[in-house]
Amino acid sequence: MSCTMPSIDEQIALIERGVVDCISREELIKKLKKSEETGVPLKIKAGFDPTAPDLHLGHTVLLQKLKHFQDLGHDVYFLIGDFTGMIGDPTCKSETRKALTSEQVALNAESYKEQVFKILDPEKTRVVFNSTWLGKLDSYDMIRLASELTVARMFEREDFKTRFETGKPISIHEFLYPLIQGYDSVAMQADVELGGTDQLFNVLMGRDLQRSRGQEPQIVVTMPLLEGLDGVNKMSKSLGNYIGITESADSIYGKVLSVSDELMFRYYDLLSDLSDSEIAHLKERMQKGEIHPKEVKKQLARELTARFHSIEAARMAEENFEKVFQQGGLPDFIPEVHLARTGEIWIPQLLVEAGLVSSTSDGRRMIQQNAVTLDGEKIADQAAKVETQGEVLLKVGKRRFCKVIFS
RNA sequence: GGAGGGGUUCCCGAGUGGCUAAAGGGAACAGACUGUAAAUCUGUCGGCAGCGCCUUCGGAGGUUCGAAUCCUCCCCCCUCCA
Repeated sequence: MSCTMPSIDEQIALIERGVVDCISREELIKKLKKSEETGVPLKIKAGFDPTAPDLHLGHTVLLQKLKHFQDLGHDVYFLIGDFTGMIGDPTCKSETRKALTSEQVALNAESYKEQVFKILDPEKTRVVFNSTWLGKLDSYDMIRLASELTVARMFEREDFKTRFETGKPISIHEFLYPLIQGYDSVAMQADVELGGTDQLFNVLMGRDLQRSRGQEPQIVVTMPLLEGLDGVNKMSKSLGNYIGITESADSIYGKVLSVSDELMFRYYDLLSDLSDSEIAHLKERMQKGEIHPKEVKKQLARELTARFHSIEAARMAEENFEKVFQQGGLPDFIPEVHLARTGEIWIPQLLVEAGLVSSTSDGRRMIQQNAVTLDGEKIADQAAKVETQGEVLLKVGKRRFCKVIFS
């Protein structure tokens, strides 16, 4: 693309696709022009929490926007907030977080790279840690930073306000989070910062701090938050309504297929590589009854599964899905467990050892509920035992399988 | 510093001496149903070789035949006043 750089208008159009805010467009145009003239790429910043390196589809909305910038030749800085991680973004949780050790952070960072590079170009992505510069701030710097914002301003943030009003604790250090995140932009001299709409306050802070320190303020670009599988709350790890990009092909495929028909089009809009017109066409055909909603959803499930695995894996996942859920059959891959036992084993005990249930009590309940199958036979007696010879195929509910091999 | 309110099972939340493994809701899981792992309905939802026993109500002691409930000390959170 370097030889045929798109025009400023084309660049803007790509950048603005799907965004919620772009503050401000004029400044962005100026920066793009300058970059074109000088040949110096823009510094694009996006921050990520260092805790659980388990990216989900919600994060990929942002990553794909970063990819757009990358495709336009700019430098993407993937910022791992190892320092801010000690605070924990107040928007996410009402609990203070534990500090991570540097070993954990390093480990998490590696895992991040592995996941992020399924979308971003590793050659054009710089991974940075904010402890690099934040660790050097002394108490004077911190107090100076803290003096840049009033408590009233802080309470403009809905989350702080509600927590305060409903009597939930707020620690003083949580107030520092937006300031510190803003300081990152100063230290990095960021040109553009990307974030979810929930990050607007924090990201705008970067502009204020840059301005007060004589830097050209960064452009703020916010992306919509992707709804989770429930279709109501935002996709998040803590709510458990997410599709992780490291999940198995079967799992990604199945989860996509479980979303409501309405949510399916939201996912199409924010995640699919199809163009707007292709999506509109699908929707139209579905509404006219020319194509079954399930088929439309399957297509999405295939696309997303293939993105994080392969086309082949997506096809297999689809096959498995049909076998297991539509026909109540067995998947192609069943985990195996080896057990060294002699004599007979009580089935609830066997279920525990196979990792299918959490306790023998749970196992008994499953049997009570008609959920347990051994070699295709329903188990009805809670006291049932089985000979520990050869191998047995266990099934609990619709989608918990295990092959136990005795030795 | 003073006064008051509060910490209950994964989460929210009821429970002020035995009928309490602890209401109700959410989540989760199972069964039925379905194009679907959605929705809906029904059920389950501390542990244990199970109809009996063990562990749980911020922590440690104590009173009592018996404590989530009463007493003592401690830890933590919130509100108001200063």
